[in-house]
Amino acid sequence: MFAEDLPKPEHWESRYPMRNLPPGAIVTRFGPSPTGFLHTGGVYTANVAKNLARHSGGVYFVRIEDTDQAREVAESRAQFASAFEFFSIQSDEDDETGQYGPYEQSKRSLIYHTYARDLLLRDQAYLCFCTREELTELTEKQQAAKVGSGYYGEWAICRHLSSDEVAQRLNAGKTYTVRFRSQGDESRRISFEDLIRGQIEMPENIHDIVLLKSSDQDPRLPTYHFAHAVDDHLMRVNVVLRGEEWISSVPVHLQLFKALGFDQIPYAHIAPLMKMDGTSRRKLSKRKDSEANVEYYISSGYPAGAVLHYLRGLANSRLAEMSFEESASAPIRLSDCGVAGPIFDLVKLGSISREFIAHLSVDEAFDGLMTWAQSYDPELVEILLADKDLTHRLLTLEREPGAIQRKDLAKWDEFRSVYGIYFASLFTPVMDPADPRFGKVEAEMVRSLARDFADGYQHTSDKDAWFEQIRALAAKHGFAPTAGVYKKAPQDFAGSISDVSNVIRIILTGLTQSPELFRVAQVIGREEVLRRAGSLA
RNA sequence: GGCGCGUUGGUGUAACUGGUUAACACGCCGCCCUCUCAAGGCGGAGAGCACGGGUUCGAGUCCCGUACGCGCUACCA
Repeated sequence: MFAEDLPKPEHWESRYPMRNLPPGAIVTRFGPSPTGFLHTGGVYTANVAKNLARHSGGVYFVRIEDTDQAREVAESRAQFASAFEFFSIQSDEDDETGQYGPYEQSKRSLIYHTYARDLLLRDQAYLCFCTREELTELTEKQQAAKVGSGYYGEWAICRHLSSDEVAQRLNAGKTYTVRFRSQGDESRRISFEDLIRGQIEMPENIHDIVLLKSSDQDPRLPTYHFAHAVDDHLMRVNVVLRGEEWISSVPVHLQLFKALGFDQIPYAHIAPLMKMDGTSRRKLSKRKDSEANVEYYISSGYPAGAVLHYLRGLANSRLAEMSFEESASAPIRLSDCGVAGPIFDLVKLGSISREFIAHLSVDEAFDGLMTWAQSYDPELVEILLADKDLTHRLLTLEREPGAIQRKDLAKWDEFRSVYGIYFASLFTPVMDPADPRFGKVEAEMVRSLARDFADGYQHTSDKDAWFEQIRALAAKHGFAPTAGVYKKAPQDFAGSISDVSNVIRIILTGLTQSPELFRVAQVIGREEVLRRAGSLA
């Protein structure tokens, strides 16, 4: 049933000694299961876990929870690795550097077997030969009888098997699982203190849950519950941070710890990220919401720092009010975590991200953009490098002391649409004076404005002098010199100076909304200004 | 069905162990600035704390019930 040389519990106990850490140091773990992409909620929780360890002088590690061989997705591990790096939630320990590995549950089967055998020997567990069909049948019977479903008490057929009956089935080659023999009594209640929610009280568990899955699989793996008890104990975790969906299982876990002779580990059940759906809220869903997949942020180019800042603020609102630098180094407190799931809002993330990109230095912005583009827009890399000077200039302009922060870039994939106008190769000149973008200004007027603008064009770096040209242009064609003047007597003018500005704007940028024209001209340079104006003149 | 968790303006939160007209940020609206859009400055609307009881001199804050949402009730995690 088990390997001849299967170690005893004492072996593992001494192999994984208590960690030598300063008092108060917190050891946390993040346990993603490789059944698909990494969930945003995972990054959220892992971030809190790592923060707790960091600020207490403790340890944070990642343990891959791959005990469900059937649902495993091959690419998961690779995606996890790159996502962990992107969001700075890499493990402090791994199979090479850590003393508490292996860090993948599928490689720890011997350890689980040790403890399963130990429970079996002490009659705290038993073999169950029920097939899936029999279990389904059992559930149906229980529903018909209107009693709680599950494998427990008198309904737990194999719990009451004699040793002869067990031997007989074993000899017949029947497959089996190892089940926990629950000593629970439904009428008794247990209570525990959750680090986030305080005291929680619940009835004892009576279910004989499965500890080790079916014997027809190799390696034979544990269920989450059993692995949690064994691993978190042996890996010397001292705060179990996990999603609130586990609260209901705490009675099972507490029983397991007791049966195994382990000390209880404090729990912190964190509320899941929610999504506003119409007027109601629901859990951020892998199936319905693209933003539930961390790949979304990476591929569209949100800076990790912005996403992490948002996530931190969701966990502890105190941090949301801080600057990026402050919040990045501030401790997250479990007691400050909300008990209701926070709404994850892309609009809010967008505004944080705009703020974040705007506050980046020129070099940081350039690096961030290039790093993203190398993976997701190689063509843009070429364009940026071909005109590195221009790229640098326009990133600088936005960040010069005294410059006005535009904050119109939330993620790098917006670069083309926001900054594309500055690159000759990305800009399509407007050729038709009757183009709808010119709005109510007549084609003839558009043409003469373009011509006159190009004719006397002075490429000065003095902002007022530069714009004076537009004023002169407006005056020459009968437009009001300021919007205010036009407002007072619209009948006296062909239009407002804003109409003239907009014509020039469209000629220079092709856009109806743009940064101020002076700046556009400065960035693209004299030649390009004339080239663009020339296409219509 | 059972068990558990939750519910403060549109959103996220705050309000020390119950004690003045429930605070802050974002969003929204308006004004100013202004060549457009942003940004920025100024001002404004918006919750009486899911609902109903109770305890108390006094309750988002304690107790009970109801509603609604969410989770668990798998050899998924």
